Amino acid sequence: MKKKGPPRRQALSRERIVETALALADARGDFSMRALGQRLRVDPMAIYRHFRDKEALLDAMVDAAMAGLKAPLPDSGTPRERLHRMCVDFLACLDDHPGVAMRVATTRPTLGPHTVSLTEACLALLREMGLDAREATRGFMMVIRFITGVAAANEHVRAHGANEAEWQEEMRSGYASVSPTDHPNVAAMANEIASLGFQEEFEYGLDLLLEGLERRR
Amino acid sequence: MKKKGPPRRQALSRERIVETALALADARGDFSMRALGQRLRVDPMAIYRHFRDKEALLDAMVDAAMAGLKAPLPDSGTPRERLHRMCVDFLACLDDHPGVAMRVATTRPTLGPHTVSLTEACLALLREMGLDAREATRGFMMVIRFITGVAAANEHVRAHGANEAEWQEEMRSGYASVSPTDHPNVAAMANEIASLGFQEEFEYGLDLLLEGLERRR
DNA sequence: GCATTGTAGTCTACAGTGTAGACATGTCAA
DNA sequence: TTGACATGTCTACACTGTAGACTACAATGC
Repeated sequence: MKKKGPPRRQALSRERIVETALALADARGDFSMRALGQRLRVDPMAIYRHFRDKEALLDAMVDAAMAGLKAPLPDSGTPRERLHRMCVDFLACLDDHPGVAMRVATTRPTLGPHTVSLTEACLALLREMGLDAREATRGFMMVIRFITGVAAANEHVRAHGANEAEWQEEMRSGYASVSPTDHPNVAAMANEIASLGFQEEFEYGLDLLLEGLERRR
Repeated sequence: MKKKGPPRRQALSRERIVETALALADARGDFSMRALGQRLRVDPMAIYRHFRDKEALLDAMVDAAMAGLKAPLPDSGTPRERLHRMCVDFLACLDDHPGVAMRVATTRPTLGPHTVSLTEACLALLREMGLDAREATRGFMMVIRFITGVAAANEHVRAHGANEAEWQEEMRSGYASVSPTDHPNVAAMANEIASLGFQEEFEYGLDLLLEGLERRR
């Protein structure tokens, strides 16, 4: 391979690997080291010179995905409104990068600089809402868990190649098929579920959470 | 049917497969069709006579895992208290069966009879709390997302072979290592996080949710 | 200059995955 | 008895992550 005397083809680097891996994972919902190697025009094993294993690469991808997120400006509303917007952006970011959501679920602190910055911003807003350090910690965890749960569900829908409308219809018809005498409330849910948008549902829950946190301060 | 003694060893059946698969998945965090076949003393491919694919088997496992759960008795407290207890039991059940949590995340209606029964019970309690059909649907989804998020996090901890104390320490030291001037709130979180038990954290969030739902009725 | 050392990419190979498709065997209905 | 069907087996394929040995090249020490 690689015959030309002068330059090596574009050199590999952590950044280029992460960038390409993210693009690949975004295109398909999944990615393999082999597929990544192919895309990079490099032997898959070359990647292991830059990352201990796939896990380490995934961690780096998570942080890179977070790079696109910015904390909302201080002058753009009440703390709660800003936090709300930040959460919405965060979910959108997770939705944009399938496979990332599950990793964030762990909230483990070794994640990169972008993740830490966002954590700081989120905590700061909670403090601005009047919570003390302990309550803010709890609130942060709660919000993360909730958003992660929503993102995981969204991801699952996507992984099955369905869009929102198709999924809603599948759920509606599923719930509608149960016996209304045995399970009246499930049957009733069938009527509601089709008209509940994913985003609306999410923001409803988010508001409930933030409202509750604000009241407990 | 078959009744003869020796010639055939214990016959395969959906139930026996699911039961064994669940036991296997509980023991290790993961399981493969090959390992399952070995445990059943049967060629892995035999399983495919009873389940279309691994996905179908996993679905059946989820429902089987739910079989251990019962809706709380009507006379054991207020609707909210009963729902709270039910959610706690639900999480415990997910924690008992690693790998199951992610599947529940989808809340797709094709899941089995036990799942539908639990859904009905949960919705009924929400209605008893005074919510209408639409609010109950939203509330149900929210609670599922939240519990799923928590379960996913717990599962991740387990998958890394850590117990709660070890994980807390890892998080504490991680957050404690960030610059307190750049990220004061993250640094402050380090002090709090070690003393927040998983269960306490979960129930705190759950209460927040249920309280919010009750207030919106 | 030359030799040495380190580094980045390659190649091969291994142990594992889910599962399609052909085959064998044992049970039941006609 | 004969054919059909259900069930378990076997082989094989296309994947996966990655360990370990090998190779090409750049930088460094003498």
